[in-house]
Amino acid sequence: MAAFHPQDRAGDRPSRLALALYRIGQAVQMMLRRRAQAHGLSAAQLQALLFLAHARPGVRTVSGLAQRLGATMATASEVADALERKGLIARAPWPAHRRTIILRLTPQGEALVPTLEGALEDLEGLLRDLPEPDQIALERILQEVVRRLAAAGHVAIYEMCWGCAFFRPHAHPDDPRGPHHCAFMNAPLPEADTYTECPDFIPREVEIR
Amino acid sequence: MAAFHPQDRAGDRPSRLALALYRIGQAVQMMLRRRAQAHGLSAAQLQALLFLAHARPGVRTVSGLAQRLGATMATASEVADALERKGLIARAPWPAHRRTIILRLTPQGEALVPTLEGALEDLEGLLRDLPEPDQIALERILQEVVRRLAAAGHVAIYEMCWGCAFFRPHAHPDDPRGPHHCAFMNAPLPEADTYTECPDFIPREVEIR
DNA sequence: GCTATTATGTTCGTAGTCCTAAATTAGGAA
DNA sequence: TTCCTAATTTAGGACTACGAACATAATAGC
Repeated sequence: MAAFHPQDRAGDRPSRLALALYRIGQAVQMMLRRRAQAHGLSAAQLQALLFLAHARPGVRTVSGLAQRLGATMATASEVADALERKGLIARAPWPAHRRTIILRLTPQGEALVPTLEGALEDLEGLLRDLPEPDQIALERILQEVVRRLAAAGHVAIYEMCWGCAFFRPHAHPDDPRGPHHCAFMNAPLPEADTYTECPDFIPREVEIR
Repeated sequence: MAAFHPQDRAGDRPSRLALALYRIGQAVQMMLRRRAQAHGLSAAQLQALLFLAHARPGVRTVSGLAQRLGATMATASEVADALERKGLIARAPWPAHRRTIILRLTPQGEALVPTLEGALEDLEGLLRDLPEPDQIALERILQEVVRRLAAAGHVAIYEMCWGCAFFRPHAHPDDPRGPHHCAFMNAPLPEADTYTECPDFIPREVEIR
């Protein structure tokens, strides 16, 4: 029962599903590479820029990037080198934790983000053409797959606060540090930060079906 | 409406679907890389070996490999170099078309295939745990997505004859060249070849729903 | 306060990926 | 023959990716 063995998968649905996901993943890779190439970047660099554009401030570090890319810190550091050489990001030590390095986009890097975000627009368009009930079913099932992959450590999820189990909206309406609250970090949250992606995101329980 | 923009996708299902597929693709990449690494290979080399193990004989060439990897022939040639250095494949000119190079697995390469085929077994296992109705729905929808990606040229599908619109089983029961027939190549097919994967595969129409 | 350990990052060497462009070679057509 | 095309290889450049060695900064134990 192996996805890559044609006779195995002929009689085994999970194998066929795995192979379909493999193929889609390959298509996604190619879309990323093409879009990146159009701007003189590699796929890894594209993903790094998107990470820095949207991740919660506290994780915009070399190790945060490594985790997001699914690579070692050595690799992440080298990707940061390449982007720094191109003037798209800048390194700065974090005042509180001086061994930690903060990566931030330069204005030139910032300017690239909107086009890079559209790298998967062909795939989105194709999904948009599916019948709506299929889209709804697909979302439910794929989210479950992603959840299980994340639980097994195969992928890191980054999401916004809204929808996170740790998020307490409007917990401190008058706190100058921010009106919301994160129960994971146990700290107030400014409004702007709630629109960034966080690796500590845990989906809030949703009604079944 | 871009999958990588957190606020965009909050209100747009196709964006969320694209992001979920991106994440699963990333997990697949990591599984391939890990399995490859365990045998001293790269992910590209692993995919090349599986390609040579299962592709229809006529496409086991450098350009066939390039198409399957979604890369240029230059890259495919280099991947073949690496595998040849390791003694896992061998090059030979094709007698009929001597400018074409046939790639074949050596016994050492052959020996690796069974473990490499299991690279996605974690993903398969996780899919196997989904409720069966969800698996069925997922298969139907994902096959549609793959079909549309293939039509747009984003991915190449390789499948066995059985299930292919061009396949005529038992068309020549007594022909020594093979009992079956391929209407695409307009040629008889030996039984063994029908269990290999072919890039000219077109799915036979299936009953709707 | 001092030491051992752990966390964060960088650098280096090696192998491999990936591209473009140029060269090579075989097959076919004029 | 000569020209054209297809299949492949080679060369050069940028990048990815890893482990190992290294440097520091924080933390834990005493």
